[in-house]
Amino acid sequence: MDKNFGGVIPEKPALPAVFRDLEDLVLQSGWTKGLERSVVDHVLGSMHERYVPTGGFVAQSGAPVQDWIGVISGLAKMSVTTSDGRLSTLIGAPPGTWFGEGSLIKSEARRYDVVALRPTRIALMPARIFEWLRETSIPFNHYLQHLLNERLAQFVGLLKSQRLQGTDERVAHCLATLFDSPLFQEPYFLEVNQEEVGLLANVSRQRANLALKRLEELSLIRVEFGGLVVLDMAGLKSFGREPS
DNA sequence: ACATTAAATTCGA
DNA sequence: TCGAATTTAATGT
Repeated sequence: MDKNFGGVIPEKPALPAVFRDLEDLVLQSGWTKGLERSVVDHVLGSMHERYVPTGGFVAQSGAPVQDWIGVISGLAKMSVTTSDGRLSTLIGAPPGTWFGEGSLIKSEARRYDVVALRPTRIALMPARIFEWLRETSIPFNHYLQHLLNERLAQFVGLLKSQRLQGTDERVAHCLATLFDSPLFQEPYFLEVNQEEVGLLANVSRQRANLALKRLEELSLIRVEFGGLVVLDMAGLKSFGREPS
């Protein structure tokens, strides 16, 4: 039974754009730029896809690394657990993220837990194919350099915001770095509850709530039940550092 | 920590 | 299969 509220339709937030399947992800990823179509097809043929339910492991710390991993849809978090404590720092992996190349290059065991925050589909590229691309493709190597550089910048930025900015700024910064993907067009909904935001930004849930409301005041986001809508990603990114 | 509200699930017809 | 009742999860203060 649907009701008509005088033509006023409650607006549904747009869902984030997400990759359709493995092939869609690969074809749209930066590293296929400059690769021969035949090479891409060969690589595609070697890859497979895996579904990970909420709370499931995408990758486990200590496990041998067999694949380079890309996120097709859903959302995962990478967490580093300290040897003794349960204190873990978190990094988000939205669709389009590729990770694990560090351990692949050094051929060591995984150093992070990667856990699905919601039902997630991942793409797996076997280590041998990854190696083969590194050995034979300059464009692929250029992409890896770009990726590593980006990640370094992300870490530096994170460290900076943790050290010399207030809580609201940290929360804004975390949201921006974790969920900034060129695929996402504002406004888009993020299914992340306030407790998780707190974990990501290293603040209590209560404080995260205050920070989110503040960001809502500024029309950068809209707070909803069980998540939030990003209205202005650029604003989130620059929040807390006006002067150049 | 507590009160409130949204959503999900169960239950009875 | 519908909707009211109950339980669970998330929010706001």
